[in-house]
Amino acid sequence: MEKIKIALVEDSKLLLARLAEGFSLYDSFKVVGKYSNGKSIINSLEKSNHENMPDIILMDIEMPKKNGIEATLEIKEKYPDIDIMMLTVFEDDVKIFASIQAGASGYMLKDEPFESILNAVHELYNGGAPISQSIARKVLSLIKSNLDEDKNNSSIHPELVLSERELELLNGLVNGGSYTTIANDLFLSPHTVKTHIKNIYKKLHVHTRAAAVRAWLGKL
Amino acid sequence: MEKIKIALVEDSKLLLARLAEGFSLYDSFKVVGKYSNGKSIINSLEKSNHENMPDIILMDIEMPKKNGIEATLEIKEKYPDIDIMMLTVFEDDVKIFASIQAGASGYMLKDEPFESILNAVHELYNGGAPISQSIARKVLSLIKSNLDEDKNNSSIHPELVLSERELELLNGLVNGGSYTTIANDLFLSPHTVKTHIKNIYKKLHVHTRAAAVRAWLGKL
DNA sequence: TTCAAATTGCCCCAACTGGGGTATTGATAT
DNA sequence: ATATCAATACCCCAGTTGGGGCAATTTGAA
Repeated sequence: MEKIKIALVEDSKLLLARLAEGFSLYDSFKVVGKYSNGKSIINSLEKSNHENMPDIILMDIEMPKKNGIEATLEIKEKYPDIDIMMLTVFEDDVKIFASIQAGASGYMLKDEPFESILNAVHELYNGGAPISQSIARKVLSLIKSNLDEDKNNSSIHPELVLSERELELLNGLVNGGSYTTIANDLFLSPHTVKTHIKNIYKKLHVHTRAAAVRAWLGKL
Repeated sequence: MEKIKIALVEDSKLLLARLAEGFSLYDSFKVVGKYSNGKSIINSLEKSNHENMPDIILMDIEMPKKNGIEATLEIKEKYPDIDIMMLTVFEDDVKIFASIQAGASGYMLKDEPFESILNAVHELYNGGAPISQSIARKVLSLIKSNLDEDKNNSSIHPELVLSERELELLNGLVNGGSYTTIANDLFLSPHTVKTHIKNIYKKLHVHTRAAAVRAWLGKL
């Protein structure tokens, strides 16, 4: 029986090594490529022959050079037969939805046990669309609400849109400001700043400043 | 007497508006352009005639699309007569130095009073190289140490280079992890994680996770 | 005009963070 | 051999952050 050929795209060397190690323990898989960003796998695919062309790509969403969503878009356009499963640490509505639109077939959280990822890859290879249990509900409701109201413009769920004011606050966060400094910049009470930031966190589905900055700077 | 023509490049709408307003109060200045990222001013310059070609550009370092350092590099290559003054919230050695290398003539912190910025622009117009008082020392020592030891490779001060391990830790920060979660990921004690993060902060000259993420994701 | 959303502001409190130390180990270079 | 440095780990403590509420006011849309 043919081995399932896997390519890994993941900027964390640690996780990349762990995944490669994990798959190497199973006879049914063969890791045909390891990459740390979207650019490098795209370059590599262009030089690949049938022998080392992956069946399935495990793709990190957040990466330098070219992020997972951009890479997925490009790869699915040129190699529609490759199935792509996104790996992420975030349960970010926008990214989940963008990944699906970009052509990803699966969506797993990085902190799932390796066995779950393994199962997901099998499922994917057999035509399934594996999704981490914890985000399945979210995706369903996203798709549903997106079908329901096609009258809106941006294909992004309205609840996720940050208001103008919130963007200004977020900018303050990105600039590394504290409640107090942001408050001074915007002529607001620190309490207000805090309220806005709490709301931003809810919309971006993060719980810390660092994650908010990351979510924002790494956005589409 | 000819007015000094200013272009502003700044992604914060608030600050952009404030700067424009500030300069409009003075007869000796004329704001000939306002932009929110490096890409847009470069596009605009290509379409500019002598009339609306700026003498001086105030350029934010950290911006979407094309950051201030990249933009400065491009602009100085095509329009060497335009003087560029960087605006930033960070006293970041690497960026200060990169800005100078890219061709910036001045380097001011955003939280300087507007009068200081005004004076700096005048000074720049008269051939000076204005630098915020608070970072002057830093720049001097940087240039000095860089002239002293030209034997090193990267044109970046060695003290600023993060070790491999520190990069892994930084990755944890960028992923929004806490001391504990990063510690679990890397099989370390939370104490160790903290020590590493303290060292990273020193090297990057930041004091918070958000600023570290920003400094890293927004790096050259 | 009337209702919903956005913006502003405040309280409490547990938890986490950042800065200051110090110390041990192993590797590398002199 | 030995000095230096990276990596590991711990202590203390002030200050900040994040999450849970609640409520007044302004704005915009129906």
